[in-house]
Order: sequence, then C-alpha cells, then structure tokens
Amino acid sequence: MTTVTTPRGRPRDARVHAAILAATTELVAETGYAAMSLGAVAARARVGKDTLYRRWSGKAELVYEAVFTTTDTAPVPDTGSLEGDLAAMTQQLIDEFSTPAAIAALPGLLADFAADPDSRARIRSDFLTPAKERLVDVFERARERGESAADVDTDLVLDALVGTVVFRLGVLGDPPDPRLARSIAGITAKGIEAR
Amino acid sequence: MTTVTTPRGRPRDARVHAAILAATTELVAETGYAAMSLGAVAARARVGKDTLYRRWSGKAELVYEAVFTTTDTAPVPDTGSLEGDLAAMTQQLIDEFSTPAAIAALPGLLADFAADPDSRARIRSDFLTPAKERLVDVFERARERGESAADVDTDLVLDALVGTVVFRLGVLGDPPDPRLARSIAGITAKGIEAR
Amino acid sequence: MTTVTTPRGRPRDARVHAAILAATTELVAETGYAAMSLGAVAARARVGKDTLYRRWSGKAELVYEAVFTTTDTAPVPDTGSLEGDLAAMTQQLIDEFSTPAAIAALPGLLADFAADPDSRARIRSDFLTPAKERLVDVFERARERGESAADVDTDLVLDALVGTVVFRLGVLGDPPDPRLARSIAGITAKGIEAR
Amino acid sequence: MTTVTTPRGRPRDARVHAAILAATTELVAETGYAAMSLGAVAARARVGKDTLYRRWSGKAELVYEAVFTTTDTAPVPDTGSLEGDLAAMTQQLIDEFSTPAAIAALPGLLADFAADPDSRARIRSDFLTPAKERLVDVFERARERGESAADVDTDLVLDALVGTVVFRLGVLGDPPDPRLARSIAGITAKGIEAR
DNA sequence: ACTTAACCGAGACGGTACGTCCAGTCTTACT
DNA sequence: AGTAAGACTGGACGTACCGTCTCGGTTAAGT
Repeated sequence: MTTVTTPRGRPRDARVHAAILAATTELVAETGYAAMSLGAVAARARVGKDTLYRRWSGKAELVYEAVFTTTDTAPVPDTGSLEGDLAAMTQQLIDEFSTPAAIAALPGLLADFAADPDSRARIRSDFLTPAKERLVDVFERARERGESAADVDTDLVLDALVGTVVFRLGVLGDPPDPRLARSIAGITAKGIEAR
Repeated sequence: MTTVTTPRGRPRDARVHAAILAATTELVAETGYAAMSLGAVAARARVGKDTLYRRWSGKAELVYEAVFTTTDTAPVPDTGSLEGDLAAMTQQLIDEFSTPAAIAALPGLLADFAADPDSRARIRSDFLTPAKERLVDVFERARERGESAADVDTDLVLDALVGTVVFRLGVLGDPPDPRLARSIAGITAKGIEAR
Repeated sequence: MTTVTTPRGRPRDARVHAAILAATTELVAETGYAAMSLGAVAARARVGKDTLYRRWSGKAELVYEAVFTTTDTAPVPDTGSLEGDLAAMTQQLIDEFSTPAAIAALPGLLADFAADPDSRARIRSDFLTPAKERLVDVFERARERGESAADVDTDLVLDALVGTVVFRLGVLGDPPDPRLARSIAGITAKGIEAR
Repeated sequence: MTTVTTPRGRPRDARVHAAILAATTELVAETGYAAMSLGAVAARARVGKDTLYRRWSGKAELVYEAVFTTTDTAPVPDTGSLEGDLAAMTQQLIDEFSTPAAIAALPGLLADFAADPDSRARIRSDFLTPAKERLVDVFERARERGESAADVDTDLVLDALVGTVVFRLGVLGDPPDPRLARSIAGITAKGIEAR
C-alpha cells in the first residue's frame, strides 16, 4: 500500500514542463547535444534554470525524457513469420531513432549515460526492458510455429538490433534506408532459425 | 609529387609525444572521457598545453591516437569456415575495445566524432575501412568454399559487428564474455549462409 | 481625519510577527547580515515567505525593526554637566549597538539603507531625529548653565557621536570598552565649551 | 632577505589590470556597490571572469583597490596650529571620500569588510595605519608647541574623524560641505587642548 | 661560432557553461 | 483575507575548461 502524501505548496505547472521539453527538442536538433546548454534551454523556454534542475538532474536526464518518450503504443508485431516480426520491430526502432532530435541526441546521450554506473543501469531497465518483453513474445510465437529453438539469447539479439541501428544512424549518420530493417531482420532471423 | 620541405628549427621530441599518449591513456581510464581535461593531460605529461594543440586538434583526436592505435598486425583469420573466421575477427574487435582505456573512451569519443561531419567520415575511412578489407577477404574465401552467395552487404555486417560490440562493452558496460564472439559470429554466419 | 476601514477576512496574527522578529534577530547574529536570507528567516519562524513580504518590504526593513526597536524609554540624562550628559547619551548609544545582533547587522544594514535615497532619508527622520531632540535638550540645559554657546551644530555633534560608535563597534569590531563613552564625551564637551 | 622567484609563464598584462580597475570605478559609480556584478565588470573591461578572480578574491578587494588607492603623496600638514593641521588632514580625508565612486562604494565596501575578521584587520593595518602615523606627527608637533598633553588617544581621534566623515558622506549622502573639515577640526582640537 | 627558426614549459588571456543560491512573486489548499 | 508550502522568473555567484597567446629559454640545422 502506497502512502499518498497530500502535496503541499504550489503544484508544478504542466505547461512549464511541456515548454522545457519542447525547447530541449528544438535546441538539441538545431545545435547538437554537446553544444546545447541548459542555460539556452531555460532561456528558450522562458524559465529559470532552477526550474530545470528541480525536475531533472542534468542534461542527460532532460534530453532523454524530451527525445525518447514514445508512449510505445504500437502493438507487438504479428506478421506470421519470425523474419517479418523482427523486421517490423526493427522498423519501429528506426522510426524512434530517426527524428532530427534523436539523431542529434543519441551519441552524446549514450556517452553521458555510459559514464555513470547508475545511468548505465537505467538504459537496461527503462529503455531495453520494454523492448525485450516484446521480443520475447515474438520468439515465443516463433517457437510455437517451429521456426526457432527454445534457447535464444534474447538479450544478445536485442543488443545487436539496437547497437547496429544506433551505430548506423547516430554515429555514422547514415540516412535511414527503407530497406535497412529488412536486411538486418533477414540475417538475424535466418541465423536464429538455422541453429 | 609531394614537396618535402626540409624541417627547420628544433625538431619535435619523440619522448614528449610518448609521454602525452601515456598520460592520456592513464587519465581517460582513471577519470573517463568527459571528465578528462587536456589541461590535466598536459600537467600529467609535464608538458605545456600548446604542445598538445600543436600535434592534435583536440581531445577526440588525441584520445583516438592514444587508445586506438593497434598496429593491426594480426593476420586475416583463416580457420576454414565462415563462422570460425567471423568469430576470430569479432574476438579481435573485442580485444581492441576491452582495455580499460578503450572502454572508458569509446562512447564519448564516438559522440565527439559523430558531432562533426568530417570526423564522422573519418570513422568510415580510417577505422572501418581496414576492417572491411579483412572482412571482404573472409567473404571471398567463403564464396570460394560455397558457403556464401556473392552479394553479401559487407558494410552492414561490419556495422552490425562493431555496433553490437560497442553497445555491449562501451555503452552497457558489460564485462567481456569469452563466449560473446562465438555467439555473434554464429548467428551472423548462419544468417548469411542460409540466404 | 483618518478613515478607519474595517479589516475584512482573517486578521493578522501578532504571534507570527513576534516569531519572525525573533528568528531574524537570531539568524542575523549567527550568520551575519549579508549571509542571512529571508528564506532562512521564514523557515526558522515556520512561516511562509509571503508573510514576510506582506509586512516588510525587504531584508533591510525587517532587520531594522527586529534589531533597532528600543522603545527608547530611557529619560533624557540630566547629570548636571554637559560632559556627564553627553557621556550618558553616548553610553545609551553604545548599549543599543552592542547586542550581538546589532553588531552583526549594523554595517550591512547601513549599506542597504545608503543605497536607496528614500531609505537614506529614513535614517535621518526615524533614527536620528529622536536622538537629536534629546541632544537639543541637553544643549539647552548646558546653555542655561552657561557651559555652551547658543549656536552649537547639533547635527554635526550627533553625526560625530553615531559615526564614531558605529565605526568602532560595527566596522572595526572592537569590543565595547566601558571607558569609550567618557572618552568621546570628554573631547566633545570640552571642544564645545571652549569655543 | 626575500627570495625572488623568477616568474614563469606569461606575465600578467598591466593594461588588463588598468582596464579592470577603470571599469570597476565606472560601474560602482553608475550602479552602486551592491548592484555592481563582477560579471558586468569583466564584460565592460573586455576580460574573462577568471582574470578578475586570479587577481582579487572578490568584489570587496577589487573595489578597494580601484577606489582607494590614493598614493597618499600629500605631505603631513604643518600649518602652525593643531586646529589647522587637523582641518587639513580632515579635508584630505573628505577629498578622498568625495569622488562619485568612493561615495557609492563606501558603505557596501565597509559592510563586506566588516563581515570578515581578516578583512576587518586589513582596515586597521592597510588603511588606518598610514593615517595614524601622520596624525601622530601632528600631535607631536602640537605637544612641542605646548598645545596638547602627551597622552592623546590617537586611535580614538582617528576613528572619530573617519567615522564622522564616512557617516556623513557615505551613509547619509550629505553633499561635501566646504566648512565641514573646519567644524570637525574645531571641536576636536579645542577638546584636546582643553584637557 | 653564430644565426635562425621551431620547439618547449608555464601560465595569463577572453570566453562559455556549469550547478547553486537567493530575491521577490505567484499559485495551490487550508484555516 | 491570512497562512504555510513551495514553484516560478531572473540573475549573480565562483569554478572549471577551452583553445589561444605571450613570455623566457632550449635545441638543432644551416651558415
């Protein structure tokens, strides 16, 4: 049972929250992650710096919330084949990482997260875990169809999908090729089935 | 024809060069990429800051030379199977990225490179191209053995190998699992062969 | 004729007033004038910051009321000699300025008042005027006794007494010497008489 | 014997020093002591903030050097009478404190110095001591002329002169009356002689 | 031997961002 | 309407780096 303490004092303004996130998304896309200062975000959002630090611990947390808060409403793909499902999931990943803000933010954001053990753990728990659950569903169905053996290393497959997409789009800056998802899924699915 | 201008004045001291690279490797491993300042490197190497900037354009270039200068003497693997060759190459990659300095440097270094179009191009030309040539050799031999079709997307395979390893070791900070190379190579090789 | 508007709503709580003044006196003595924030006063008095600003215009006004509200009940000294009367008045001044809170508050308070023309005028009208009236009485009696000529520059004498005491106790931080009042009064009285 | 260590590195630029002091004097006169920020000084002097903090520990030290660095070349007055000498010295004091920058700076500067024990000691040692030496000379001559007894409390007289002038000009903001020095000196001199 | 030009250590320089703190105002729910 | 709590804008603080510059002094190659 959670003790719900009645909040006291002036409640936080949701419009302020939204204005900050919007300013962050704009600025990171315009100037890049490293060149974006929190002072500039505050100025663009017409907000004091304190208001930023009251809600987020620093640049990384702020950008993470601003850029990667896909409510993830898309259903788990069910195309009837492992390869089709993997391609659909990879495409979802590419779509999420292909916005101008995401492309500009990704490498710097991951670098900042990687520099702190707690944040590193958050990548796994907050970002990868939901995707892994969807991937487990996909493999479960593939196993029922007899396409895949039971003991697939789901973590490795997920890390490979994410790592490949991040490296291509974020680090190398390649334009999002519409065939990319199918290519990746093709190799991966066949590699798993053939074991 | 390159005009070789005879250098005049005092020649650069090779010991200074080495001292800077050593200090860089130490500091990046101790404090991390972002927290490592060039002033600290200069102080540790007992060198003026100008001496750094005379030789490298900034932190990224310096760290790149200090950490990733594997003279790459290892021969192209030839184990007799595509899977074996891929596993050997992946292991070489993991070895290169598993030193304390490399793990600490990788995400921040890639972020800095990714932020500048010229540097981004250098990742392809300086770092990936040598690896790609080795990978082309491997695929060539596999094709001769009949393990693989002609039209393998070498770039994609390479990006996947590098991206996966970087994400695992650099971003997530996972300890280097001795079975990792085989796992990755297994899926990839079978995925390619099964096409 | 003053229009007495009947106050509407909840009347102000006198105990709140007292708690704020007490917290102010404590904090200014503990931390000094500049380091004392109104937020800290509010917290110590268990009061909202608005309650402070509703009653005082800022730090200077609040500290002034908290520290210098000697209801000045002491009678005008009448020792029978100019020197004795001046010594008594100077001692009253020293007593008022010698509390820990007053010593800590004085220089900063005067600086804040001095920075604003209106507040500067208030030093004369609110603080110096009552003292001047008492000093005029003293000189009046001295003149009747034949100790002093009619045209004494009362303002100058008062400014000299206050300025000297403030400089000694507040600025230089000298401990209050019990002979100080007599020394100052001695020179001043003889200087006036000898004209 | 003082060990003169050879200065290493780039020497400090005297023009930078002068530009900062000039900007400080201007700004403190324009905006007042409290409202003058070191950031504004740096901007006006076209200088980085670090350069300020490298030379001065804070606002108080900077303003002190900028405003109160009278090389004090004026000779010790020798008018032939104690009253005349005191009047001359008081006038020197008034002149030093009557510049726009000094008037604006004095109360806030004294408040900041008073808040720190070390700085408080510096008022005595750096500012008052030279004046005291001159005052001792004056009293010495007066004693030789038979105008004054031997045991004058020089510190008290000096504190009274300074305190009175500071209070009048700095705190109350009175315009510098040309008769002020004579009035103060008149009372003080007669008060001393009459003992 | 002497000149010349680049190298070198040290640290000052202009500039930008950091994260914290406070002032003074405003917005809730409660009394 | 007064009140406690605390969010809000705005701005100064003092620190840390960046990348450049300016010193005194060193080290070879070319004269």
